[in-house]
Amino acid sequence: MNRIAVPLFDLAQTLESGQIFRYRKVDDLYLVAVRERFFRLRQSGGRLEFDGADAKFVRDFLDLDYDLDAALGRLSRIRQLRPAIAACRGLRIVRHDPWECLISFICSTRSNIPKIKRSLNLLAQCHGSVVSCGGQTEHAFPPPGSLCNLELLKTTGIGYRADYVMQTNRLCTNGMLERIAALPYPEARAELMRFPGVGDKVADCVCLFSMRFREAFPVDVWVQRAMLELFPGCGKNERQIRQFAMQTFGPDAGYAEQYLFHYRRMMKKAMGYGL
DNA sequence: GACCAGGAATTGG
DNA sequence: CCAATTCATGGT
Repeated sequence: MNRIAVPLFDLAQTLESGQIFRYRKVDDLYLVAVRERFFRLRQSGGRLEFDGADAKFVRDFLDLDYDLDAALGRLSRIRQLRPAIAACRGLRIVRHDPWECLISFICSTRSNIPKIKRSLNLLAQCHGSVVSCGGQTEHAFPPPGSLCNLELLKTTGIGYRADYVMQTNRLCTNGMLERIAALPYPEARAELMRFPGVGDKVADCVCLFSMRFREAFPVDVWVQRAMLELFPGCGKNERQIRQFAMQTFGPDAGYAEQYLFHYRRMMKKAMGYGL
């Protein structure tokens, strides 16, 4: 396995914070599928070991060259964020593949993480070619244009979202997402919302998790609850909360969102084990 | 702007 | 076992 030194990084929290869905943990190894790639990652302290992908890709995917320490320093000036920052320190925002990210979050609407993971794995098994790494096999994510069989899509359990996936598959021509990613954030967001099944929240997830728009602030039920609790007067609906967050957190809104989201979910899980 | 369909697995009681 | 919830969107 290759080795690199990593600064301020937490592999487990990065992968298990709902940014990507096609990964699995085998002992201390994480097996991760991103489009046609399938690679392995393991962290021990400040060292990251990996194979199945080159160092350039891994650094870019895990946002390792971003000055996270500086960003968390800026966000720490807002006292309401400090518990989340202390608990999730090292969590980074990935750069997923825009196509896989778009389809993944269209499938995520009004669903839950275990179900989304299962659906996306089934989707890859139905349509994707086999890829392998370290004796393990996985399926590549089906490329744009290949999600055109409604009956097959429905076998993955995505239900009514199959129509959105198929229409988005039809509308998304070659190079379109790359062109959208090159636009300024507000325009990229508006372009993404032209795809059926993509509203404010899904568009912001794609902007944040695959296009490096760190100013995006996706508002889901968990973040909404956290914001209402921490910032009384931030607004009463998702649109107002997003506006408030973008004004308050500025270019760090995306990291603020991801820390609030993951912290809230960690807390919930901890409660379940009697803490 | 508020409300509801559509949809199924997971979680909670 | 049954009820509530789930990283929302689109149409009315």
